[in-house]
Amino acid sequence: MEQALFRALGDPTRRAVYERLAAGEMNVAGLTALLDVTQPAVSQHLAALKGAGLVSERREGRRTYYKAEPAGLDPLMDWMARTSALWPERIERLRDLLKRMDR
Amino acid sequence: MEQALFRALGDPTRRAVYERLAAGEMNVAGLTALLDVTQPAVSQHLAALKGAGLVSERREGRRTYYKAEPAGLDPLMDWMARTSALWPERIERLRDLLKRMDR
DNA sequence: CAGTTTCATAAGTAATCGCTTATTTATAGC
DNA sequence: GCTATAAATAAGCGATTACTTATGAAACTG
Repeated sequence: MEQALFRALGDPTRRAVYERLAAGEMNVAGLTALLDVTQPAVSQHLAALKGAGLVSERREGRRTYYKAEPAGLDPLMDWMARTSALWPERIERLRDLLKRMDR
Repeated sequence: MEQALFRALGDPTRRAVYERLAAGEMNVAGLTALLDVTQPAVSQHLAALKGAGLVSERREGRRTYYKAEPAGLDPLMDWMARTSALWPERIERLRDLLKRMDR
């Protein structure tokens, strides 16, 4: 649930992986090249992100391409909306968020 | 920074504390009463939440009342806006959420 | 085929985490 | 003053975490 989500994004290296994948598909070697950790570490982070529903994979020959799964953030959006719904003044901020995304 | 934020919300007990405080101010004894952990544990969680900018405290005699700090979620909103702005279809989802909150 | 590349998995390890009990600090009431 | 209460801090402990090296399993390449 949102449990795994927060956990997955709590690690800086893992969040870096996710943010990179949000910009576009990439294989494990590519990610490893720009991340200052070993390949197994990257694979482990990818497994965690996948477990949280944040990424999906696509095999192509011996490479595995990963990409961010947009819907994976929905539980986080829901949680934020539910939580900040308790503060009327925060809703305006949510509206801001929408405006900023909308272009 | 958003690092501490994700970390703080990654623990279920700590998120429970925050969600409870989002509903209204409460002192440490009150939180301890409904949380199935000891008072020091609660104090430690509160310290972490405070470090993440999610809660603030108010001393009153020998009690300390904590409350959720709505603006503490702003970095999370910003991060979401930055990240999911890459996917147009996510915007519609947020629009829906707002509409449902709007009553 | 043997050799290489790509990735996942296994095993081990140091550091961190969330919790506990024990203690300390501060305030209140007698 | 003495005792009780509220909360923070200290110290210690088992579990988890993020990493490493080593190995395994597939898929391409000559």
